[in-house]
Amino acid sequence: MSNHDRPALGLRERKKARTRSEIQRQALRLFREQGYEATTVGQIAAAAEVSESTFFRYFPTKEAVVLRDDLDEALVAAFEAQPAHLGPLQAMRAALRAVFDRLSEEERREARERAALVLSVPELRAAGIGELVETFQRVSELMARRAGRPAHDLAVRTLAGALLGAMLAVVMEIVDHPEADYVERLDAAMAYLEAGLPL
Amino acid sequence: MSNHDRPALGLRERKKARTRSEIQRQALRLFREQGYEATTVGQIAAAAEVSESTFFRYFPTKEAVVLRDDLDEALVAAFEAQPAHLGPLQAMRAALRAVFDRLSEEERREARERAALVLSVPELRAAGIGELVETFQRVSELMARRAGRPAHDLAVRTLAGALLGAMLAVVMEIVDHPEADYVERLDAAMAYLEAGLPL
DNA sequence: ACTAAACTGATAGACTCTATCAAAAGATAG
DNA sequence: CTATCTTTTGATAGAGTCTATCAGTTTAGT
Repeated sequence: MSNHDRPALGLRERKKARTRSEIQRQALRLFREQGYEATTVGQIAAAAEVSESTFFRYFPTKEAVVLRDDLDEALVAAFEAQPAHLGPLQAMRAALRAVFDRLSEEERREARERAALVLSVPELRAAGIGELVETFQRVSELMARRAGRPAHDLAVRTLAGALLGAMLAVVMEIVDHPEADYVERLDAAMAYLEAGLPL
Repeated sequence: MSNHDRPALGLRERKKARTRSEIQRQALRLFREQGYEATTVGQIAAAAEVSESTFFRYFPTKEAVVLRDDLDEALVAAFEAQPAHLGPLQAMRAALRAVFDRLSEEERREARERAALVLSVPELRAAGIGELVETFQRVSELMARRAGRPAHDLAVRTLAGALLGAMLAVVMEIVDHPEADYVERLDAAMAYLEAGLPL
């Protein structure tokens, strides 16, 4: 999404990237204007000037056109890059800060808009949370390794689950208060976890 | 599900209950034998000897025939019934114990089987977690009231999220270790939360 | 029994998604 | 620039979930 990397893509690759982003752009616009389920894949395809088949070549499902993002991937990478002396929670806190600090203002705005859309449409919410849970599985393993415990350890899983829940809470918070600062809220939630959940 | 309540249902009500449970029974059997997506609604309807239309009158979606249960409802009720002097976490712990202790051996077995099915089918997993999140919203409000804080308080939401994550962890644990004791695991996870998530 | 209400099955249709195949466009070599 | 090879595309057909409607049947209330 940023503009630092252009390793001389061929015409074919560039066209693909443009098509993908055009489909996504038109889809989000239509969703915003007409609502998610009132918009058909056919309409999206027509707006992006491709055939319906092509839509499904770029996005496996209608949901994916909203859900697709690279943040999970980036988060896992950032977590692994943290220095070994940090505990699982501290490492995750640092990783989250690293990932979100890297986003441009524009990217944050779009991420927020998508989050709001996902949370407001039941169908999308289910699928979106589902993706979050898959990330949770991976994070759970990474945390276990860092804590020197087996991957199936109940304590580790509970901790990973708590972390997941905290992130979900922040997402909901952000949707309610769009003007609030991302990173600060996320950090506050993590601090609350580290403090041992004082009620 | 239990057999204590029979307030003289009319013939119509009894027939409806029987049809609903027959559809569900046949559906779960077919899912077990052929897999979830290999089974069509038409097959389920035929096995239960009803029309396809009737299937959709009883269950709004194919997913619902697996996901439907009354545990969330019971949990919310049990939480509210806890004595006021308990903190949010303790109250939830007690509520969980109350709900699960009440289940018969048979009911626990079936709940476990369904959990395994839900977690193993991506489509169901997403929808299942989605339901869990809706419960989370309600629990979040109840916890806020009990803690004397506003419903949108970040700490409360984070706590509720952590709780949700812990429950998810236990569900996964149970699927991996079917022989393990439900209530004991759940209680252990809650204790871990109360202890402040020592890593 | 009689009427009103609830329930059912049949049919038609919209929409998401899969599979296949021939046409179009881009890449590569002479 | 042309010929060839590969990738991408659009068109068509089809399966499967789910909605809407409508006539026919079963149950409830009096």
